[in-house]
Amino acid sequence: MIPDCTNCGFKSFAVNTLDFNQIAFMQDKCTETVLKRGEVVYKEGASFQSIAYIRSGLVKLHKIGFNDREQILKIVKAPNYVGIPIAIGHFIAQYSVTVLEDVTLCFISIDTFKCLLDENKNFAYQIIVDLCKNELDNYKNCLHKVQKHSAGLLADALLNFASSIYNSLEYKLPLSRQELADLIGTSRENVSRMLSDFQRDGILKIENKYINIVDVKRLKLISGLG
DNA sequence: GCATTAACCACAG
DNA sequence: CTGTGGTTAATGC
Repeated sequence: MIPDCTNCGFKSFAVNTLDFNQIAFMQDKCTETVLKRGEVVYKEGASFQSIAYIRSGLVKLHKIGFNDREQILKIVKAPNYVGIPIAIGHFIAQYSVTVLEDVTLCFISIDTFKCLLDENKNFAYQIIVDLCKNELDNYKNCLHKVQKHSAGLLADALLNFASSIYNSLEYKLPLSRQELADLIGTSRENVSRMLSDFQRDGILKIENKYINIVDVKRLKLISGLG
């Protein structure tokens, strides 16, 4: 399905810099798709043809590590591009992207994207801004994963969902316990135990996947302690 | 030594 | 898929 880029309600900063002709050019080369939870945007190791612009929904970027252990690299909320780093220099997906909450997205072919980068320096600049922000986030994340203990990491993850993704202290976790473990780099048993502890200590109220952060202060304290 | 942290295994729901 | 308990290894005080 061909999208209506001009009247899109989720235009990226980059696309806002395009002129009438450029946006028409892009629109002709775009396909809009709806994907449900569990469906795959990219599969690590498979051939890669298009950048995806996530217009709505939530996805995870993940990669198989040593001993076939799954690592969730990051959770990405719409609106956002995924796959740009692959498009620049690879033909094979370097990581997987899988839907956590139903998504509408637009695929843009690599050639079209590169063409726009070439034609419009403001577009290119906005893309760079985005990539730089991601890079800095990744540095921070990397330090945390290496230096913090798992309780601190779990606290970080829970606080992150509240502040960056759901804007609420109550939310439904988009991840299983195993995925939560894959996100912070620990075992699912450990996640179970820590969640039980948090609940026992009155920091959280938990009902299956529904999380209610009752005592943000304590949770932030745990995050701060590492 | 003793405590803490976390991985791995096993078993139950 | 989840929660819990037991065991073991590594590390810090």
